Formats: sequence, C-alpha cells, structure tokens
Amino acid sequence: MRYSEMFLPTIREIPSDAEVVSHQLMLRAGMIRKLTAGIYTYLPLGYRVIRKVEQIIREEMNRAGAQEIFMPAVQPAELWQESGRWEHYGKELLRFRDRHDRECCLGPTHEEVVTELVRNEIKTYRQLPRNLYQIQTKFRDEIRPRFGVMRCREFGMKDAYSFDVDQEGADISYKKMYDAYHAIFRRCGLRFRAVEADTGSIGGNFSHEFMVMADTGEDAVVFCNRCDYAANLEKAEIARPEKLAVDEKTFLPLTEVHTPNVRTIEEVCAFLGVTPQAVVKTLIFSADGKPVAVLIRGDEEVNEIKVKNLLKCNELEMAMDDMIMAAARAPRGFVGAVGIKAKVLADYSLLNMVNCVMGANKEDYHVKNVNIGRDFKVDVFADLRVARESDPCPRCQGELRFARGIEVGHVFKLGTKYSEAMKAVYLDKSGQEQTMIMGCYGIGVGRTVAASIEQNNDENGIIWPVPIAPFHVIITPVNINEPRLAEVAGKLYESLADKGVDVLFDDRDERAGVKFNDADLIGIPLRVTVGPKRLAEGKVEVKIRKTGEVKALSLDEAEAFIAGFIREAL
RNA sequence: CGGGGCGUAGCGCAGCUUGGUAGCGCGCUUGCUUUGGGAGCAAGAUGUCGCAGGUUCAAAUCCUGCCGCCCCGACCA
Repeated sequence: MRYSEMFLPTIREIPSDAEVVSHQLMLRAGMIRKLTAGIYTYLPLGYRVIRKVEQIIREEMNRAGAQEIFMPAVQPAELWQESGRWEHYGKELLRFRDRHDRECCLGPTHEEVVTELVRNEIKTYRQLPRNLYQIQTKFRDEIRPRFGVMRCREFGMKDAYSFDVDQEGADISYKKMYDAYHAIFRRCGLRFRAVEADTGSIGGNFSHEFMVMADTGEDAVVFCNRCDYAANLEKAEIARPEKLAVDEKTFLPLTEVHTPNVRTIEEVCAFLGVTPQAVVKTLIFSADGKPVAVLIRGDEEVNEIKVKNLLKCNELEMAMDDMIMAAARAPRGFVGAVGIKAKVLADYSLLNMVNCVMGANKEDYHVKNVNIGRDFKVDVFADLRVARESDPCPRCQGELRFARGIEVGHVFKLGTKYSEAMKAVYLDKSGQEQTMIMGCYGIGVGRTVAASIEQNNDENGIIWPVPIAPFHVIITPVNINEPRLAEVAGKLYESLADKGVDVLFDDRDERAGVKFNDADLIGIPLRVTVGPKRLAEGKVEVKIRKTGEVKALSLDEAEAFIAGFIREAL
C-alpha cells in the first residue's frame, strides 16, 4: 500500500474527549472515528488490525473443531420470550417494531437464535457434539458508553455455542474453548489471565473471563500470591475463618441505647466510642419481592452478587423504605437482627463477633452486647462480602492480591438454561429424549485490539505485536523528490510486497520528521529508512519500533532480516 | 436516571462577565525556498457561533425550552 493513496488521517494533538490511551491512540492513528455515542467507524488502518485478529480467531476456532456460521442481527421477540430474557435482559436490549408491528430486537448475543437453529436441525446423539461460531456485529445499548471501542454500543464479537449430549462432553467442549482462547490471546501478543467469574445475565453454572492486565481496566481482578486461584472481584471467594470456641459467660447483658438521629456506621462509632469492627451492619434486600436481612461487620461491604447467587433469586435490590418498616418496624439506620421479620443471612465476618452493636429495630435506638444465638438466630452463614487485599485465599494458605484487567473474552458453562427453556433435545442411544448441554464463548474483537494498545504503547504511539500489526514494515524514503531515494525505496517496496510482506510505502512528499512521527504513531513494527547517507554505502537502515534498535544493512540483508523477523514473531 | 461540565472553522481553543465589524494556533490551498525526528516566507479559502423560540434598534454574548457530547455516580456482557 502506498501511503499517499491511503485513507489514513493521523492527528497530532491528543483528542480532548478521549480518556484512556488506547482511545486516544486509535483516534490519533486514524484507526477509528466516532459516528455517535458508543458507535464507531473503523478506517482502513483500524480495520486491517480487526481483520488480523479475526483471522487468528478463525484459525484457532477451526483448529478446535468449531464451524463458522453467520446469524442475523435482527431477532424476533418470540425467541427471547421463550428463553425468558425478553423480561430479564433489561434496557441494554435494543427493542423495536417492524412495519407489521412485530416486536424485534438487535442481537446483543445469540443463544436464542443458535438454539432455535440447533433444535430444528439436530435430532440425534449421532449429530453431537457441535460447536458453531460466528464473528458478527452485536448491539448492546450501554447505559454509558466510554473509552472508545472498549465499552461501546455496537461492536464486533466472536460468539461460539457448543451442544453436547452430557455434562462430561460439555466439560470437554469448554476445555477446548478455554485452551483455544489461550492460544488466540497469546498469538495476539497479550499479557492476560483467565479468571473465575460470575455468569451475569447470560446465565449458566460456571465461567471464566479472559482478562488483559492493564491499570486502566474496568474490572478488578483478584489472584492468590501462592496458588493459581484468580477471579473477578465480584466472584472472588474468601476462605471461611475458623470458628473459635465461645464462652457464653463472656456475654454481657443486652442493653438498649438511645441514639437519636445516629444512623451511619461512622455516626454510631463516634457516638458510642466503638470501632466499626464491633458493629453489625444490617441491610434489608428485596429478593424477588421478599425481604432478606444481610448481616455483615461494620467495616466490610456486602457483595450483592454473592447474596444473589446464594438465594438463587432473579431480582435482588436494596429494599424500599416500606419493606424495611414492615420487616424491622424501624427506619433505615436503626435496623438490626433482633426480632427482625425476614430471612437472616450473615457473612462469615460475624462468626467470632461477641457483644456487638446493632440497630434496635426501634427509631433512635441501638442495642449493645448483642450475641448470636442468645439474641437472634442466623439462618445461613456464608461468604457474602467483597474481597479485600490480603484476604485469605479460598484454595490455599495464601493471600489475595488485586490487579486491574480488561475483559476480552468470556467462556460459560450454560448447562440447560436455554436448551430446556427452548426444548433443544435429542434422542439418545436408547431412543430416550434428552436435553442438550450447552456452552457459550465470546471474544470482543474491537476490545481485544484496544486492550493490545493499552499494553503496547509509548510516548510516541502504538507498538503493534507483529501478528496483529496492520503492516509489518513501513518504508520511509527521507525525501521522495530525490530520484535515487525514491527508486531504491520503490524497488524495495515492490520486492517485499511480492514476497507477501504487509508493507506500507511512505511515498508522501513530507519532511522526514513528519514521516518518522507518523510511523511511530501508527506503530509499524519495522521501519526501513532510505536516506542519502547510508545509501552512499549501499545500505538502508532498519529500525525496530519496540526496542528502538537500528541496523545498517544492504538491501539484500535488509530483506532477509525483515523476513526472518516476521517469521520469528508469527 | 441523579450530579457536574462542554457545544464558536477540519482539530484544539479564546471571545460571553459588561450585547454592536467573529478571532488565535494547528491543519487545508497556491507559490518560492527547504528536506534524516512534526520547516520558513508570502498570499489565500473556510463559520447556520448545537437547534428552536424570546428580549432588544442590535444576540456567539441575556432569558426559556430542546438536542448532542464528555466526566463522576447508579447500572452492566
């Protein structure tokens, strides 16, 4: 490709509305332009990178035995009503009506469509297992799009769906994808980690997220400093502390204290002269409309996902005032566990608390010296809090550490959530009808590209890993108006292009400095500089973008070096 | 949806308080010079001042409504 003919508008200044470095560089390098909130056009340079990533994905998916299909973006509401997600998916699902007033949506994911396809076409165990995937545009009407293509509304995604006869087969399908994802992200040159994760609105029993490690990542990742346990913060388990023997003789008498207008943990501590570790926080949640009290030590935070998963409910939210009054007979701020009319869940942080402080279920009063068992009962003790740095690892004696990550892929064991709701069944060997076991597997293509930039850049611009670089080499004659330089550079360009090297020929009538800066900005791994000084010795310079290393080589040596460099990096 | 901010040339911004000729830098066009890390000189083009109302002799500027975008929060594959 000749630079002079390429639609490649680079920007010198940092765009003011771009927060993260990948967004800034994608704009500056002429990869993307915004059409409207969370919706982007990929320009030639950006789209070349997208296609490279897609190609790597295709190769690894095919290698893992998956087959590529292409499903519609527009989907009928009936399918979503069948799976139950028409109700549950919420506002992220973009819904509309066609001219016949039929309800439709733009696919944010394709479990319904693929399950509809498979249930119609697959009838027997002989046709299983199957893994079908596509690379396609998804639409999710994000509440707040941000960070460029990192969290946008319309984006390219590879989504795969596996169908198996039993759990054992499904586990194998899952493992194949888990391994394929490692291969894909490794080939994309990313530093990443697979972590255990919550299944969210996709549903299912088990999942891993593939996290690219980056300080600007939106997700908090927890990992053990001793074993290989790693999880998303919202999923991160905490080891159950040992329950110490309690001597009931140490229990002090339950005492009511007048605490007018003292509501928050901080106010209670200040008023009574105690630490948050001595106070029990009582939160009332509405779980599918029923009140549930969650108790936790005053200095800890409740992890609502853990509560939701423990209760196995569909909707969990903080209770409204009327529900709190009904359960506690006291307003927010004075709620406690003694005499509460609700199911009582307690975090493990309460296991060894004695003589603690909590709301009295009476306005403007708290109680002191509350003790579990004597004063109230706990229905279930569980791990319900948000993990913190240095918490005990759930798998070994190690401690948890925190990092930030960007979720570029997610693999799920779905079980029968969709196959049961939508009756995707097959006949087994004995002619019995069985429900298929499903898995689903996603990769955000644009997000993978952005994540790569987050990890691979410097003050001058992007530094592409070779496998996903839009071009491997850029040839820069320092002055295109010097016939000798133009000729040598042009011949080298033709020769490399003939050999199948992705080469960009910067034949623009620009000053050398402009070209060097653009080459650095768009991040091409190798730059060949053709200038008068070296050419007098019959040589050109090859500069490695990543290391800054410069080699003076003859034309033949340069071609050999380039070929070797690319081969090694791929 | 709550809080905050912004909207003036392709990009980045000033002008608005105190109403009166729309400006600066970069980019763009032309010419000459220059040519190894974002050149110099000269000449030039480019605006529904986000949109719609209102006040006024007069609105980028004041008032009202709307739209769009960004940030924080809530929410979330």
